[in-house]
Amino acid sequence: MEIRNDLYLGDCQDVLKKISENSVDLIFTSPPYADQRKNTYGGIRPDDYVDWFLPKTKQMLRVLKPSGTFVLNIKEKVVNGERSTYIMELILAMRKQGWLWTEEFIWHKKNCYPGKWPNRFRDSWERLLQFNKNKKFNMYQEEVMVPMGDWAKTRLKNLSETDRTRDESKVGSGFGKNISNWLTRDKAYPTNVLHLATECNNKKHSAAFPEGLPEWFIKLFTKVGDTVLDPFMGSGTTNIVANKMKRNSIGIEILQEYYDMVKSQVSPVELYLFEPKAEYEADKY
Amino acid sequence: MEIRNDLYLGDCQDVLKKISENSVDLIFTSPPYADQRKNTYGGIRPDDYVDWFLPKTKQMLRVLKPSGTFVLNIKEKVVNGERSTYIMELILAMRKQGWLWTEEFIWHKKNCYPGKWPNRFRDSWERLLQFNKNKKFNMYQEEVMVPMGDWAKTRLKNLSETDRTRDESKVGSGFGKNISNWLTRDKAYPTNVLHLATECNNKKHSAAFPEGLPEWFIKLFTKVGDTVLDPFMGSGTTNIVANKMKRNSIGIEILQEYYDMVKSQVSPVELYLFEPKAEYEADKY
DNA sequence: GTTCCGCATGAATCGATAG
DNA sequence: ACTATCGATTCATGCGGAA
Repeated sequence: MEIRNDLYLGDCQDVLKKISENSVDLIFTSPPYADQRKNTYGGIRPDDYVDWFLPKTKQMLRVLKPSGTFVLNIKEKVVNGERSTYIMELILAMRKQGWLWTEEFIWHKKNCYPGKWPNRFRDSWERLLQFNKNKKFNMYQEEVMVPMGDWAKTRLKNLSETDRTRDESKVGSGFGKNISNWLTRDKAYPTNVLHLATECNNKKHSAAFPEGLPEWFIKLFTKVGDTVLDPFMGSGTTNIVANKMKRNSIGIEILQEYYDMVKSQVSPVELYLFEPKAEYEADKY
Repeated sequence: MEIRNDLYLGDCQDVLKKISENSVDLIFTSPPYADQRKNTYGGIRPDDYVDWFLPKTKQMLRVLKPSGTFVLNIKEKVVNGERSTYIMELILAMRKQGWLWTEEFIWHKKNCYPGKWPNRFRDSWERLLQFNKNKKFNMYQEEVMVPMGDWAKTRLKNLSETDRTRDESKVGSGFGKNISNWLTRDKAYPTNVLHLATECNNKKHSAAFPEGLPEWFIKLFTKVGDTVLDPFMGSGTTNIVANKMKRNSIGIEILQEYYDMVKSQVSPVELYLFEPKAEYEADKY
């Protein structure tokens, strides 16, 4: 099996036009946030952000397969004591563009930036906005099942009685019956809250997000041999992880420095001898 | 000291007009979500939600003190495979109304029910939107400090055995003063992500949120003797908790059944003999 | 080879100071 | 008045060197 890593240097707004429509299974990216990364990316003003971003999402909509998913990692910062509203405006504008806003996952950053202010606590979460082209899309839920903790087992055992009566009295749907099914299982489906620490000790280069973040969504929304795109590649975390997981990857980066760095880490083409499914299941992903 | 619990039966849009302007320190509420609870509240359609809610927030803006805070617990539901956007539209509209959208806390519901859908995971978080009238508002951060992480534990290990026992016993005498530095260093300010389980131990009525939720925000944004308002009282969790914490409370409920139930649980006026500060510090809040 | 401890380092935010 | 820069504040994490 052949796995490709296509890296492009340039503005994704232009580069994306060269990519075939309906060819990408997952877009996972973390664009420069408004008023952030000024020294490297110039910093887009919150008021200008939607206009800056929409032409890019238009191209992403084009290259994404109908069964594909777009996951956008972003978080508004505080401006003048208030949270900016540009992300809400972006979601509303993207819906008009044709996107479906399917879900919002929460990335809970366990080790968020420290600090103390008189009117605010530390910001320890970011948004992971899920967009789709169609209501039907590929999702491989069983790939991201998590071991059911002991607390969950004991809780379900202890409270199944009260839960059952409460549920049936309240909703009357007989939902309590389903709880008994869970007692025998050792794995559970996850929720839409992800707990991951940021990786703050990268000596060479600091990534915007930990590898576990793209890994989780690549597992969930693609299978081996699919294609993953990151139009704001940065340090290439998404592409490197996709490559490790035997997905084709496309990366676009506007800064020469980042582009060169990722280029030196991934090969354009890699060959795998074994059957992808069997080999993949054997490793830790 | 006298603590009042004022309960009103009626639509908060009307009832709020009877309440003096700039008289409330904290509004904490969980309104009926769009298209939810059809059998009890009639169910507001997502498209109508903003228009339905705005006249009420206008009155809330009036009765809130300039130093006060409005915390809105809400979560958009899935309609036809998509997340509704009415909450984002509400935030944008409330800003035009004069509110500042100061912060968005995340309530992570640790024990949401198991369940499975083909294209969606369990929803285990809700929004806690913080609005204010002014950039300056009352916030008592030290009231909600939490135990520190691991590195603090290693520091505490360096203390002698006697120091540690004194530290843990928390008996405040002359000796405790030496340890007071360690006591404060033992705790950290929280973040904007709250981890609370949904309540299971309820009687006949299902509360919208666990007591810990209003408790946390009442601790954070009010002091003893202040006034807390819940314009969508429901089962009265906010009011009952506020009452336990020696805050005056105002509750408004449109349904007779809920109104009567809460009425039977709280007294209109309660007297406290001791100094509020001293007594409050002695208990667990 | 384990475990332990020191240390740098973050998509942060505010308020004051400077241009 | 309005924007840009800087110092102070603060804490979980993982690496590397030490015990």
